[in-house]
Amino acid sequence: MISKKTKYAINALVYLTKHKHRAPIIISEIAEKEHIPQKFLEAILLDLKKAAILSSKKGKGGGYYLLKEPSEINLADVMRLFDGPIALLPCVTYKYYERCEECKDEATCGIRDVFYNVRNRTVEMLKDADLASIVKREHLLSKE
Amino acid sequence: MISKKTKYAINALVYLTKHKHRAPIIISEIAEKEHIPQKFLEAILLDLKKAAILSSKKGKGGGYYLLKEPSEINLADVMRLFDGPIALLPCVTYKYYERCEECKDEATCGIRDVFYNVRNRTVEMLKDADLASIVKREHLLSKE
DNA sequence: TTAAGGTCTATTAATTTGATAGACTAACTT
DNA sequence: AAGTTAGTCTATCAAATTAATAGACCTTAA
Repeated sequence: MISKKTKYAINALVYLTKHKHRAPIIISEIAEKEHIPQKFLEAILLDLKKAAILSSKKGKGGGYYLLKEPSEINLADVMRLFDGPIALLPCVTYKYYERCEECKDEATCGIRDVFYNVRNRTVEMLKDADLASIVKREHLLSKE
Repeated sequence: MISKKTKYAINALVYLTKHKHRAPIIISEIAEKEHIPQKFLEAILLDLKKAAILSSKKGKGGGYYLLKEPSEINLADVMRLFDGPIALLPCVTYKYYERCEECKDEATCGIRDVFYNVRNRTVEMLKDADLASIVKREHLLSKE
């Protein structure tokens, strides 16, 4: 399961995408509309800012806005930012690699092979899921 | 990431599969060979027994053995047993379903759509990964 | 210069994870 | 029947992680 932090981050980003034309948008609006504890959301948006996904303006008329294009922000990146690796085993991660102590030969480990394929397919799907495509899906789904 | 409990369970099951001809096998042997804390492993094997995946014999010459055929034990079932749902969001699980409070319409939620597809593909791959196929993969990989 | 709105630091409660200890029960062996 | 082997059950615990809250502080627009 992804953490609430990641879930909230995704919700906030989708909200910002849908209201891109009214940017910047203040934290309290996002918190209220998306049912996120405001203080918790502040920390999340700050992390997204540090990751150069969002930017902000202080003072009256300020708020948060997308720094990148919606099509350039995908769920794989967001999930990695808050929850770390997407892989289900440390030995099939890219950046957080850790060897299994009991593993005799990684290259021929059948378990690793399974989780390696799962990871690759999952990352593929999450990379495809950028903010623009998520909003687009909603339009498609509501027409069915 | 899967928990150590799940990882240990998988390792123990693969070990039992590879040494099926010598069944039953005592806990201490599995613990030692797979580098699992013995007491921890006892609880794990007990859970697998309750799930009717393993069975055991007490006393001298006793130990644990597979109750089902290796081809009938897959990683999806094992993971669900110890870590619960495989899905990354509560709203796309089968048995542990929970609605997102802020969600206006689940049927048209773009985020849900992504995670729904990820879940389905992941479960598919993990169901394919039964113990027999894992051991088979190892043989194939070592011949490359 | 004042109100709006983001930033930073600390703290905390709850939950989950990983692990350990010890008493107890069942079954095989002599 | 006694002794040994091996699984079972109950309780407990430390550490890590997650989710959330509080409050002081800094910036900027009007």
